[in-house]
Amino acid sequence: MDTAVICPRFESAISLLSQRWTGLIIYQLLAGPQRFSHLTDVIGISGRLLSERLKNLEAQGIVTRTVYPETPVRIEYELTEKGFSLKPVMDEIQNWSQVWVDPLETK
Amino acid sequence: MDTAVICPRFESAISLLSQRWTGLIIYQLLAGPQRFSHLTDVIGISGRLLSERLKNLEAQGIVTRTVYPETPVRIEYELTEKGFSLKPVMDEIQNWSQVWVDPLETK
DNA sequence: TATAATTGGTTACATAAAGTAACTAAAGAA
DNA sequence: TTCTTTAGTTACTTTATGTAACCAATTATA
Repeated sequence: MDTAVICPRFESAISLLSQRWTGLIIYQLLAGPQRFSHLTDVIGISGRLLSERLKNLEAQGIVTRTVYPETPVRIEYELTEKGFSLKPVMDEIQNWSQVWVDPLETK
Repeated sequence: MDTAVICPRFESAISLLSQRWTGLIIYQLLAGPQRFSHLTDVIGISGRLLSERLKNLEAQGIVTRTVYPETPVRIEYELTEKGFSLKPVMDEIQNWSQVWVDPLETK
């Protein structure tokens, strides 16, 4: 009769980061607004999945999408305050990786 | 001709956390050594996946497995120093979740 | 007037990962 | 001998991801 459970908010947050690519997208957007094709190039994600992930992040209020009707069209993705406030999380992952990830094993 | 890339160590670290269940397992083990069946109960993961994840975490030096030949057998999983040093990451995820995750949407 | 070029996607299909539930090994207890 | 308990494994289904070709909008070019 053990009723111990994991905090639902924590679970929700970690399920966000547990989705493949999502962490990398947020990390990359910490550097500032970027367009779709730049994200595919830098992250190495396919258009199909990037599109899906960005829609998701937008729906969760983590990213905004802005259309600039130039030629050719320019669309920029940018973190919201909610998204940007994940920076401390990313910083700690960065710190840990510098100490514990063996660069020879990053294949 | 843009050679910008994401730090390979960061990428390696986030790919660890991007694997489903891995973050929750580490978070749960921060509370101390725990046995297999307790982890399945608390986390809500199947034996198949828990087994796979724990083998993986052991291979990466994040978790240790200790057999106590009692009756019935008791096997405990515990974080190594490398694993425990992910605590600041988990703490920041926790912080973020308290501020930004709407408890009504944690379904 | 076609034709091409560029961005930001979508579609269709193959492969890999995760979910589910039944099953097994070991070892002492009844 | 049969039962219980823990810690898994196996076989099978469903979901997620990878890959590559395709499309719409818009302006420049032949």
